[in-house]
Amino acid sequence: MTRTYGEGCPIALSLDIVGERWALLVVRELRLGPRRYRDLQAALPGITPAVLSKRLKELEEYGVLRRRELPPPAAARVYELTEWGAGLEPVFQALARWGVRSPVLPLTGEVSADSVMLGLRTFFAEPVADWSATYEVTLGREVYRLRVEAGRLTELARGPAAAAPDVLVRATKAAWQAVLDGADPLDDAVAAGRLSVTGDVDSLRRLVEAPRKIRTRAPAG
Amino acid sequence: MTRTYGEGCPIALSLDIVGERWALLVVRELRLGPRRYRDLQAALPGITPAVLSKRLKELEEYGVLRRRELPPPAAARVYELTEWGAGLEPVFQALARWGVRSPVLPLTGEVSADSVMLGLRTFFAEPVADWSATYEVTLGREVYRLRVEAGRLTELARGPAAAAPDVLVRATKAAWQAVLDGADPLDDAVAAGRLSVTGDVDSLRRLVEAPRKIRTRAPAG
DNA sequence: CCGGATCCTTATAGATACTG
DNA sequence: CAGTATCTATAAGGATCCGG
Repeated sequence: MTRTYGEGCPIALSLDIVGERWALLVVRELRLGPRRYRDLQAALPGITPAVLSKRLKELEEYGVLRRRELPPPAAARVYELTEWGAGLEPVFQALARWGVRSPVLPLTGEVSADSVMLGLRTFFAEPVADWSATYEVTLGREVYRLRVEAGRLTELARGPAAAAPDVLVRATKAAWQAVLDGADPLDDAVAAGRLSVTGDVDSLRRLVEAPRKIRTRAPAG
Repeated sequence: MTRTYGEGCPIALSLDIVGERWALLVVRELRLGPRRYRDLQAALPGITPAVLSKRLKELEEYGVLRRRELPPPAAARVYELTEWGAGLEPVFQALARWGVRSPVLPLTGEVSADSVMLGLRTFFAEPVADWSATYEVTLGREVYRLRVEAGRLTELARGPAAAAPDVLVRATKAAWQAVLDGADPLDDAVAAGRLSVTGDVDSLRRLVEAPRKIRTRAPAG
């Protein structure tokens, strides 16, 4: 931390730690679990290896993430958030909820599969209706498992569901995103085969409609 | 926005807008109301005029703040948050609550009077005990008014209380901060004259003790 | 004075190539 | 695979100056 705000304000302190370019996006990529160097590079289009290395080193020093060597046969080096680093979750939620209401800038560009799924957690924070179900969502090669209990999202993780889920979805990332955004009605997407659904479609409907109400846009000015 | 992340993720979008150096601290200084260029410069030690001008221009373009000319006799140019810009409040709360738990970096340096008072709002978000009172706090030349209703902080603004408040406090910024941090017990500070209190000391005690419980530190690692 | 703009220097990020 | 090394482009830091 050569360039520092050096204030006694906790906000300035946070920005000294995660306020540098790319830092918060590196952390974002670790929200759903450990990642390898090249996964991070792939998920952060435009970051250069030198900057990624530097950020990983700094964030490790500050205690936001740690480096861990997986034992053989995996034998990979991964980065994962510390407990304190995982505490940035409310910051991500707040930033996402604010950014989505931007009156001037559009929301265009690529989104990682992780981010699409995390959008669900961000905009579906409060219980909406009382239902419970387990889900497994496959987007390309990425698989996620979800659990809703009493209308509350209690689990969102990478990897397949442990037991047979109530609903099994397979789609492209774009198709899934279109349904979540409300651009593509669920029934249309299923009928046209853009979403392949096995199990209880009503539970899926509840899931994709849950986050909808938050996503409104602020007036300009 | 020359350097942009250009992602479809709302977090990346937010960072394109307020992620540049100094941007969020400029916004922070406007949380309690309009400020002049000069005030911002004074509140942001280390910022250069060129950078401040650039940030103000960008933040105005994005719709985070607006420039306004006060009519005579004030005849000053001030910057104030738009409604959307004020929507960054949850981001500040999340950052402050996270930063204060930093396991490695200490919290040292100067803090503006605004920030000290806003810390009260950040760490006293939920009702703690059931009481109501009005306050007027004078720190050096800065005066603030506060209102607690049913154990909830419902008003925090610059300027004196409209009607006679239940409690009137006068202190230096440092002395007030020491009491809020718990480093200086309220009774000691009052007895020694570091805090000059007029009115109901018990209501003041409730106020300064309300935010205490949040401020714990996370374990390192 | 206030509200900046200008000029020069230094630090950080982007681009590309390369190595243990 | 997981980074370094090198070079260039940009942005921030520091000081000074200018117009209303």
